[in-house]
Amino acid sequence: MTDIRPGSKAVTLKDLAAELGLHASTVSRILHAETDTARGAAAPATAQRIRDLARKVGYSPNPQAKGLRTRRSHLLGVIVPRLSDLVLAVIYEGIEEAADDAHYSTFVMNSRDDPAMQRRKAEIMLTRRVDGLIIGDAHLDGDILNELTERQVPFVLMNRAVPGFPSATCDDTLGGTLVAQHLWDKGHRSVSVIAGEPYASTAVDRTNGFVSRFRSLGGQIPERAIVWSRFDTLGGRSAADTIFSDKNRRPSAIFAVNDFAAIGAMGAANSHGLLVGRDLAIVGFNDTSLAAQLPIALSSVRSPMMDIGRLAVKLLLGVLNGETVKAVKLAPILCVRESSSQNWMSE
Amino acid sequence: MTDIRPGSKAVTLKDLAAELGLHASTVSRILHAETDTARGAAAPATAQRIRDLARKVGYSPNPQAKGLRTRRSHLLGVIVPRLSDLVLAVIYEGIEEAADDAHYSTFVMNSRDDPAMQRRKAEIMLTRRVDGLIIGDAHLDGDILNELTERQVPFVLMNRAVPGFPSATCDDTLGGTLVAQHLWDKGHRSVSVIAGEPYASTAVDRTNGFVSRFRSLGGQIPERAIVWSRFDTLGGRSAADTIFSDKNRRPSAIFAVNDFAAIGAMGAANSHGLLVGRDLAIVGFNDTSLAAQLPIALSSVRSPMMDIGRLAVKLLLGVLNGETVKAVKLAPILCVRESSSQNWMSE
DNA sequence: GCCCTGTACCCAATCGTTTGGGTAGCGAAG
DNA sequence: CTTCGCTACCCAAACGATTGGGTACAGGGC
Repeated sequence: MTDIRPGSKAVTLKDLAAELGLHASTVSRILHAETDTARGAAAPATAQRIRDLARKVGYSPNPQAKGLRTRRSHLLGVIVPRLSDLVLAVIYEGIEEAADDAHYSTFVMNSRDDPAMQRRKAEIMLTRRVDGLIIGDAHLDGDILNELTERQVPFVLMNRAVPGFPSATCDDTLGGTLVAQHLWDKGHRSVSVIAGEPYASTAVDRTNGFVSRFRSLGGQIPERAIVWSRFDTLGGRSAADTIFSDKNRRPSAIFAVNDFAAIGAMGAANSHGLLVGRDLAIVGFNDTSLAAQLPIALSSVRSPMMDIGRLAVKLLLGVLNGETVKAVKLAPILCVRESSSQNWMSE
Repeated sequence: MTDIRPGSKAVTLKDLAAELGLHASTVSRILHAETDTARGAAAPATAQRIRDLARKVGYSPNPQAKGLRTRRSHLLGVIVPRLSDLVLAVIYEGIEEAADDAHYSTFVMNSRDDPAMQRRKAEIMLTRRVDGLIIGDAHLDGDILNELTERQVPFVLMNRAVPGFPSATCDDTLGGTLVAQHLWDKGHRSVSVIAGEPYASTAVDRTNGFVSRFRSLGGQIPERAIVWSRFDTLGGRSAADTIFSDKNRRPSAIFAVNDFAAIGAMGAANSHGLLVGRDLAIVGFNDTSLAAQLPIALSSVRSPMMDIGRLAVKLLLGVLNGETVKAVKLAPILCVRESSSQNWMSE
C-alpha cells in the first residue's frame, strides 16, 4: 500500500536507491522507461529488484519535483460557467474520466460567465502551471481566446464553440433542426423559441438550426417569437411569461434551448392555466436526467455530454502533442416524450 | 500582465535578480515577507524596486518549485459522489470560493459512492501531494476514514457526517424535525418517508429527525412506511411506486430526504393520478434551485449549501494548522410551497 | 598485450524556491 | 585604533526527480 502523508516524508528515489545499493538515476530510469525497453539501464535482475521494492513500499514520484524538472505538470485546467449547471457537471465527469485514463488531473473553476472572472480564473490556472485549458464558458466575441492564443497557451473549447478555435461540442444546429422537424410534423405552425444567452454558441446554433429548418418547411417565425434568456429555470420562466403576455400570438409549441429553461417554461405554462402536452408543446435540450422523470415528461434533444467531455480531453492532449486539431461536433438524438407527443390540430 | 506560457519559460526569481543586480534570495525574501516586515532583507528603496519589477513583468512563483521546497502544495482534494448531484455542485462552489480566498486550489473527483473508487481517488489525490482532503462521500461505516486517520492525512467531512470525525454539515436531524412538525400541523397523520441511502448520514439523520418528532407528537410511522432509495429522481420514483403499491396504507404526505427524490415521487404520484398539493403532500430537502420553479412548487428544507462548502474549507485549514476541529452543523430553514401548503382534512 | 564493443552502472547538473548562515562596509562607542 | 553592532546584502545547500555524459569491467578478436 502506498504511504504518503502530506507534509511529512514520503519515500523518494534516493531512499529506494540507498536501500538497493544503487544510484537514484538508475532507479529512475528503470521505473520510468517501462515501455521503451529501459535501454540497458540495468541488468534484468536489478530492474526486477527495483520494481519489486518500488511496489512494496508504494513509491510514487513527487509530482512537484517531476514537474519542476520536466516542465510538465500533468494538470489540466477546466473553466465552466457553473458546475451547478447539470450539463457542465456531466461533461466534467467525462473530462475527469478521460483525464484520469491519460494520467492527468484536472482543476475545475466556476467563472459565472463573467468575463472578468473568466480572466481571473484562467490566470490562476496558468499560475498553477497547468499544461493546458479546457474552456467551457467561451463567449462568441472570443476576446479572451485571442489573448490566450497570442500567449501560446494550449487550450480547447468544450460545449460552446467559437469559429476558428478547436472545440468539442454537440452539433447544436442539427439539434435545433431535429426539433423544428418534429414540431412541424406534429402539426405546429405557430412556435416560439426560448433562445438562451446570445453570447453562447449553444444558444445561437440551436436557435438558428431550429428557425432555419422551420422556415424552410414553410413556417413563419417572427423575430418577437424568439426570446433570449438565461439558461436556468428562472430564465425560462420569465421568458415564457414574456411569450404568454403577447396577446396577439399564442404559440402552440415552445422550443427551449435548455432543459432547465424548459422546466421554467413548464412552470409558467402551469401558472397560465395551460396544460403542457395538451394545450402547449414544449421541447428542451440536453436530455438531462430530470427530463424523463418530470411529472410531465419533457421531450428533449439528447446531447452526448459525457462524450463531449472525453473528446475535449482528447483534443487537448492532441494540442499538447503539437497536432493541429479542429472543431468536432457530436450528433444529438431527439427524445420525444409526453410534453410534445400529441398531434396538434391546426384550426 | 502576467505572461506564463505552459511548457515554455516563465520569468523566475533569478531573472528578476539578474535584472536588478541582486541575488535571488534577496528577491525571494522581499517578495515573500510582505507582512512580517521583511526583516531587514533589503533597503526600502531596493524592496520597492523589486516589487515594482515583479509586478511589471508579472512574476509569479513556480508552485512546483515552491512546493518542492516547502512541502506544501497549497492544493486541496475534494471527493464527492458525483458533481452532477446539484447539492454537491453548489457546495463545491462554496469550497472553491473559500479556497480561492485562502490561496488554495482544489481538485474535485467523483467517486460514485463506490468504496473502491473512493479509495482510488483518495490515492490519486495523495499522489498529487494535496495538503488535505475534503470528503463529501463518507459512508457511515467509515472504513476509509480510519485508514486516512491512521496515515495521518489531514481531512474533514462535508455534507455527510460520521461520528468521531470533523465535519461541516447541515443539521439534518433538525431539518427532519421541521418537516414532521409542518406536516403534523397541516393535519397529516399518515405519512411515508423516502429515506435515501442508508449509508449516508444525511439520509439517516433526516429520517430519524422526522420520525422521532412525528412519533413524539403522537403520530405513528410503521417501519414499512420508510423506504430507502437512491438520491436521484429515478430512486424517488421507484420508492414512491413502492409506497403507492401498498393497498392497505395510503399516506397523505411523503417526506423525501432529497429534492430529486421528491421530484421523482411527484412524477410517480402523477402517474397514479394523484395531484400533488391536493391529493398528496410532498416535501423535499435542500431547496435546490429547481424546487421553487417546478410546475407545482415543491416544499423543501433549505440547507445552507454554499456555507457548508465554505465551512469545510475553514475547518480543513484549521486541521492543517494543527488545531483540533469538531463537527459543525448549520441550521436549515423550512420553505413551504404549493406541494404541501394545503390543510389536510383527516377523515 | 592491445583495442574494441558492450553491459551495467554512477556522476553531476539542472529545474525554481526557500532559508540558515555568512560577510563587507560603515558609523559609533570605548 | 579596535571592537561592536548595524544594515544590506550574498552564498550555498537543500527539496526530488530527470538526463546527458561518463567509466569500469568483461569478453572477444587479432
